Amino acid sequence: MHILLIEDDNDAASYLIKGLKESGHVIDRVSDGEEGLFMALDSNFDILIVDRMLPKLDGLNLIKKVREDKNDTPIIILSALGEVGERVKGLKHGADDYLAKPFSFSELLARLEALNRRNLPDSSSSLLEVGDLKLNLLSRRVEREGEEIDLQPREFKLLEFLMRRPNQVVTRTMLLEGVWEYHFDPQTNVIDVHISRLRSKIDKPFKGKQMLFTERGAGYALRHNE
Amino acid sequence: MHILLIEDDNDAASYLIKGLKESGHVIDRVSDGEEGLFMALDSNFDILIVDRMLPKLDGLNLIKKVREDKNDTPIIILSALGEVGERVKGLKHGADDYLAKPFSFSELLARLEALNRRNLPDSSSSLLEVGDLKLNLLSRRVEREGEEIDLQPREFKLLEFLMRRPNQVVTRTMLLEGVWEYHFDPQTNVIDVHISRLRSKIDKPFKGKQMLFTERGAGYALRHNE
DNA sequence: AATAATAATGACACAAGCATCACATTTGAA
DNA sequence: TTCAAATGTGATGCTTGTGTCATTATTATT
Repeated sequence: MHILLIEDDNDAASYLIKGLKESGHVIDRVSDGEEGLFMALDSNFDILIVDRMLPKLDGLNLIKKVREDKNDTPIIILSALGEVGERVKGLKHGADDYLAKPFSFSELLARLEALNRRNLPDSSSSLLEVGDLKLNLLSRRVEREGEEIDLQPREFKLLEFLMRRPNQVVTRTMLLEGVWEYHFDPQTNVIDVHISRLRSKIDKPFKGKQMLFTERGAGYALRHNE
Repeated sequence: MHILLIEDDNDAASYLIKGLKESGHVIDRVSDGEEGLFMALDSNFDILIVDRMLPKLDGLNLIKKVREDKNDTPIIILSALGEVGERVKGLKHGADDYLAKPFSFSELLARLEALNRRNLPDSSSSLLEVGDLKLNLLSRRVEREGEEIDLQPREFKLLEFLMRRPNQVVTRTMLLEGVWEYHFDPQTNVIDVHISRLRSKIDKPFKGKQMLFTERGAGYALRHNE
């Protein structure tokens, strides 16, 4: 998932970023409300995590403004204030969930998943399926035709990215950003190499039905036609 | 944990019961509101899971009545109605959390844990089993293949944490929070060291079937597949 | 068919990530 | 206070994942 974290406290932010990255997400972080609003409206995030108290533009008002434009992006508020009144206020301003600090990481993750599942009806989120390929995000395991497949972390991320976009052509630039978090061209063939490795694991041993296709000049695509 | 489930739909109920039991909880279930109210007031449960729509006595009113007597027992409402208005209503009636169907199991578990942590810092079911590993929370004993294993307190906590999430990859951040109660990054290798020690006790002496796996770049996982 | 462009693959090296050891520090009981 | 047990720290060496590059294969264009 591509997450925007709007949090002014550096310690809290770096802690969250570390944990979210471990869980395989891509995070952008800004530290005040105005910048947050700008980013939220400018780019397309899967989810926003917003601190209640922020410099320049308060969390609740930020949400209200974001909602004028984007009604679909899930928003989670973080706050030290945990009382019912506060929670209700948050929800009324357009947040989708409210998390009182301190919270546990697995709690945050679960809510992220839940919210994301609601928006993208195609994925049950912790389990991705494309054709006879299955990828479980919780156990980090992949199988095809019931047989388990061992993937390296990067290969796993790559496959996850592709499986979230079945039958779509995914460009190299998209892969670099979404899988490698590079925002520039590394001028090497990293992608090609990893596609090759992935293919040797998910396609080669299962001859008869190729899934990972090359779109010459464009990128790659994971297909599963009937 | 000792949980009271008030849910009229048999399929949903048995699904929940199965999952909760696997996670080491003790469940009682009733299928209408009146019976639920009676049970809730009569016995001492750690938590109530209440369906929104119930025969005889509606979920919201049940909660209100329970709250007249028991202000401390955490309550989670389950409902097919996920809109903000509904959620607000639920919270206002005295629920502690609101979970819209469909939800993921890990989500429910995370919220149970979160709520329970808030109220009763340490009460839980008494026997966890994963594969041939058994961990008894009351006697604080651990055994594998019938052989008893001596663990230090921290190792015990660590193993408990892992056993509550079998086959899931548990990140370092989750471990720091759940086992050490650190909400920051200690910048040391505490976790690695303790995993190493734990492994030397629960895995090394039982060669042939490793259970505690390293997920490079992600964390660790306790597995017991065939 | 020839050639240029693009992609696939294999081998390797390096750094990141991890396991483990020995020691330091803390804790708690006597 | 003293001492032993438990936990945390930092140093070290090992493992393995990943990116690079060189080479080979494939495809498109003329």
